[in-house]
Amino acid sequence: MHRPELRAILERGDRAITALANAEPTRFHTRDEVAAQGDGLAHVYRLTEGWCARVRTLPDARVQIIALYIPGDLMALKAMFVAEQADAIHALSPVTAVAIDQARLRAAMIEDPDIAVRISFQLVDEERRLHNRVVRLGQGDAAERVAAMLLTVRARLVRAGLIDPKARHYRLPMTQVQISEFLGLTPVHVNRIFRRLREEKLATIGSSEVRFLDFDGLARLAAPVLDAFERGAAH
Amino acid sequence: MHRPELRAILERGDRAITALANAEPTRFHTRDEVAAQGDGLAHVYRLTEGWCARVRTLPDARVQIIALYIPGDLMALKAMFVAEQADAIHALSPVTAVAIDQARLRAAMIEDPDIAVRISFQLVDEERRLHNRVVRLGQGDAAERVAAMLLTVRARLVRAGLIDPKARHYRLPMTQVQISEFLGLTPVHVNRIFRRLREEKLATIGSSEVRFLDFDGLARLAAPVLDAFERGAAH
DNA sequence: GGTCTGTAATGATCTATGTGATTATGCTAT
DNA sequence: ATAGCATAATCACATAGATCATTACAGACC
Repeated sequence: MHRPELRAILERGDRAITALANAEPTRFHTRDEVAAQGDGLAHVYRLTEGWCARVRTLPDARVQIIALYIPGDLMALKAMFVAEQADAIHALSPVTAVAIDQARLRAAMIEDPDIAVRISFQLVDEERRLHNRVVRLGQGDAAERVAAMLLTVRARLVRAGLIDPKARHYRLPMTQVQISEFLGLTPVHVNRIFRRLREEKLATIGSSEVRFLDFDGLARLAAPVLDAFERGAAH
Repeated sequence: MHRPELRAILERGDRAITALANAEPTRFHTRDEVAAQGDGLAHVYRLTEGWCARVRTLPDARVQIIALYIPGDLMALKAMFVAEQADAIHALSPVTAVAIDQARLRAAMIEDPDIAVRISFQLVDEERRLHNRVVRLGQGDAAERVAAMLLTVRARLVRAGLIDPKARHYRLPMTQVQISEFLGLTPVHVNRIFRRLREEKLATIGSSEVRFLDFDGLARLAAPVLDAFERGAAH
């Protein structure tokens, strides 16, 4: 799928970015705020361990989880161009991240093309995921949203080399409430879909563990809202 | 909102990118496909006149408009890193766009930091809009989605210098069906919300023309799903 | 001038998803 | 060991928005 000649550049870019970190990696506990909504963002982060979520809390307390971050991701790149942050970033699990000063990264990007490419790549990849997310929230019903989430999170972990492609299960450190905030559904309804997946022997979700019972069946359920790449890369 | 020292770089980047175009600008008619879903994308486009939409058609014929593009936007930047395209790009009105070879742009990005910054900026800006879109589709009700769309499209046109900030109206070249595809609603329901806006004397939408009657009232309706920047920049 | 075809307007139902409320099931802490 | 609290599982009921069907209108084309 990706233009192949890029891999080497991306790895160099990653190393160069990590080298810019001004201090030791920072650790966060589950539920900590890595960055707060409304903060003037001074830093970009490279997530090295654990999961984070970009969370928007509306004035009337509705909550939407906009995106998930897994190890290897650059977070809050917006800080390079935009002074103010509309969302918070929360740790979903114990997290380790390196902070990089936004101005320093921006300067480095101008001098080191590997960094510029690495950053653009991250942005393009996030954009692809957001496009899919818009499709799912705009057109997908509850079951499609849930199934697509379970599958694409897995695909992402596989691609990042964090889980074995053959494994039929993975750890998802989110409560049902958080999953419902991610999917734009109520926790009750997410629970109903989970029950249905269990009853139809497609997958089980419990104690932060997703387990696939009938991978193809689940993929069939999600198929309408998977993009061509995901449909292929599913197994 | 934006880190101020950027403006000059962005303008230089824009000029440098336009200079890379390998031919005369291409023209498209309303409803033409600038790029087809599933195409291997060879080009990035800079839109100079008219409106385009990024459109995803699902296998069962559901349709989601993922994003809108207005003059000045770079379209299909994904082509630089990803060989295959999951969405089509349609002209919503007569369109003029310059095509830039993706490989050439990628090479130029590595040599000219202004181009790298311009591209990253476009990506970050699109990402911001997509984040808002996820919030609206995930949490906003029909009226909030409609009102937020009317306001943010206007804000975007103002920022691009395409309409007068004081004007109480603008041209929106979309049918109610297309608007419903953008908002993840049915055309019937969009029509109902339009009627409500008319009855409550907030705005009128007809013959491709959006007209604000009570700007603050509309902004109040949309407020929960506007980000801090948009809430401020509304007038 | 009339006939098509796309677009818009609106009413009458239906349904997927939300709301509210209750009970069960763990952890964590004392 | 027990109290307390977050999470999860379900039920009964409410509703926003979808679906189906009809009518009206406007521009394009003959």
